[in-house]
Amino acid sequence: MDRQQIDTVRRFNRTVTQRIGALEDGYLHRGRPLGEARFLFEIGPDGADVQQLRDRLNLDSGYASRLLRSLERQGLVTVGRDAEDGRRRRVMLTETGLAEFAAYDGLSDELAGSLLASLTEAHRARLVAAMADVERLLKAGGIVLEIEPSDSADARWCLEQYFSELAARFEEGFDTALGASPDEVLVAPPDGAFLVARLDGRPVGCGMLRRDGEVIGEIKRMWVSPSVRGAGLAGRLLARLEEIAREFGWTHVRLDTNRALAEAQAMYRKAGYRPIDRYNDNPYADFWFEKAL
Amino acid sequence: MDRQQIDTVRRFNRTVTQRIGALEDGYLHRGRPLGEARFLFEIGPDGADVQQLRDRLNLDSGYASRLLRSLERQGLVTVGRDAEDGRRRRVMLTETGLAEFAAYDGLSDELAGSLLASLTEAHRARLVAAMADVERLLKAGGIVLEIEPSDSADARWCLEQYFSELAARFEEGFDTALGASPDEVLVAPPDGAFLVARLDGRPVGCGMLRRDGEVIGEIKRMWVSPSVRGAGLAGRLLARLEEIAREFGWTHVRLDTNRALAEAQAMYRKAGYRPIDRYNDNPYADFWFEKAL
DNA sequence: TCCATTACCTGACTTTAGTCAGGTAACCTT
DNA sequence: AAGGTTACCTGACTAAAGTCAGGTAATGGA
Repeated sequence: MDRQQIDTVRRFNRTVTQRIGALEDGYLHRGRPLGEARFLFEIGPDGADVQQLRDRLNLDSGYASRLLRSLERQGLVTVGRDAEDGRRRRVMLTETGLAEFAAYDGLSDELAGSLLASLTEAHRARLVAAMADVERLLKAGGIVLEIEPSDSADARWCLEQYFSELAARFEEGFDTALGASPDEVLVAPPDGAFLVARLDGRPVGCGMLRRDGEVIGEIKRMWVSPSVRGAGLAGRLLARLEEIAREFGWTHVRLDTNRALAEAQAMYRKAGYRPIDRYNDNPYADFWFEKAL
Repeated sequence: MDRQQIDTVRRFNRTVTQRIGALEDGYLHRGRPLGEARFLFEIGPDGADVQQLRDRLNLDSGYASRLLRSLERQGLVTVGRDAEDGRRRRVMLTETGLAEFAAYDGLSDELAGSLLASLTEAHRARLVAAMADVERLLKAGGIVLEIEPSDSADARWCLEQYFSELAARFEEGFDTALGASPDEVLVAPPDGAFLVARLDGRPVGCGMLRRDGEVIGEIKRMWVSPSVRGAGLAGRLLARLEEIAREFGWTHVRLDTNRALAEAQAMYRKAGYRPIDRYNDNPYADFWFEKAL
């Protein structure tokens, strides 16, 4: 990897952790131990399960319990049984707890504001834009792609998101019965592959490759969660699916798309796909593309 | 301040501390307590004084001493008297210490690399550029401007940097005797002001305002350290000097500049300065500007 | 119905980080 | 040469963070 890029990243890490870290110290815990403050903040106005808190903050169960007792003693939270599962416990902020939360929220705003405070409006806008970019791309870098059965829980979840987005965006609506062909129920090597993209373990995108003739593959069900758009995930999914197709020994991949999905078309073209004639009877397809591998 | 900007900054803080923090944990200390690891890394291949280390890492003197003893016991450092001042102690890495340092250095590279690893070349370039921007502007936001006597240690240091830069950039060289007029020896309100810009206590820029007639001020000695250029510091200095002039009740400010300093001219024009006729006999001046306040 | 599992809890610990008071030797000023 | 200051040290302490073993009650499956 490029020496200069590495150096820039290291300088970035240094400056950012220094500047943000310095502000957070003794500022974001209001006289409370940092662990407690983070715990309280993580509970949030809507409450949370102890379990959620434990794995969001990566805490030992004993430690979490102790923090909870401490907050309870301070009158900041109440702990009750979960209605559905009596073992599980639900934490809610009390009146006072909510006030504390609001105070932390305000401090976070202040902290963020203080990073911008002494800049001119133009530079401030530039900083915020750069931060948004860094955030988006850093997130993107943490996304991992995995092949898995197309009927796994996460795969199903992604498909649900995908279909409901199609229903919202297609002028003609979307009916799963017409658009989702039955033979795709389970896609697996060597006749295809279903790819799930995950960020910190949570699915944020998917894509599917399926055999369509001896040496041709069809790409379908490409979906990227709105929370990570604009960071090239679609391109990565596409590239990975093509790679898989190549490994299967296929020579071409093709796909169809609807006129409502303009950004998808643009991406396919940029990735080297060329328009071809209709090759299927998908009622929702308006354009057909192909690429030689 | 803009709600949307604040939210972007908060999202940025969250994502960055999560992603970088997660990687640093248990990665950047090689089984050693974090404090020790940072101390070792800070010593560096060239060694350092205990004092330097103490205030770079903000450590209590007792604590620093203890860390030092621990590293010594592990055979990673040697501590010797300073040649010039017997009280002061100089820390050097041993052979093993150097190897450890190199390991940390490598890990930092790896960490940086891992943030870029799964991105495409184009997105990687975009991320690095955005990081550079964030770093530059975040630094800029930490810079504070202060009025102080033009003969303070930091003011003198800035002027030295300024003059040596002029000497390097002017085609005709620069001779302090000709360019620095004697009556500016000490500039102070209400006849002018010397501004020093500091980042984390270290001077990174300066600018001076001096009475030139009843209601006119002259701006001189504008200098910005190369380490913080491109983040609008010159503009901030200029704006602040104008503000001061306005407070003095002056109606105009003017200044001169050399043909070699093209970026300065551009900045003055953008800030509303208009070319005027020669108003002084500065042998190094090629252009003269004025602005009504 | 029994038994393994799960979610959470308590008590007893350790490590890390950091503070504070008081000391010694080197240095600096007068 | 005396007295204050500085740089570093040691010992005694504390708080925070985190780990581990063993427990209890609710749940789920055979």
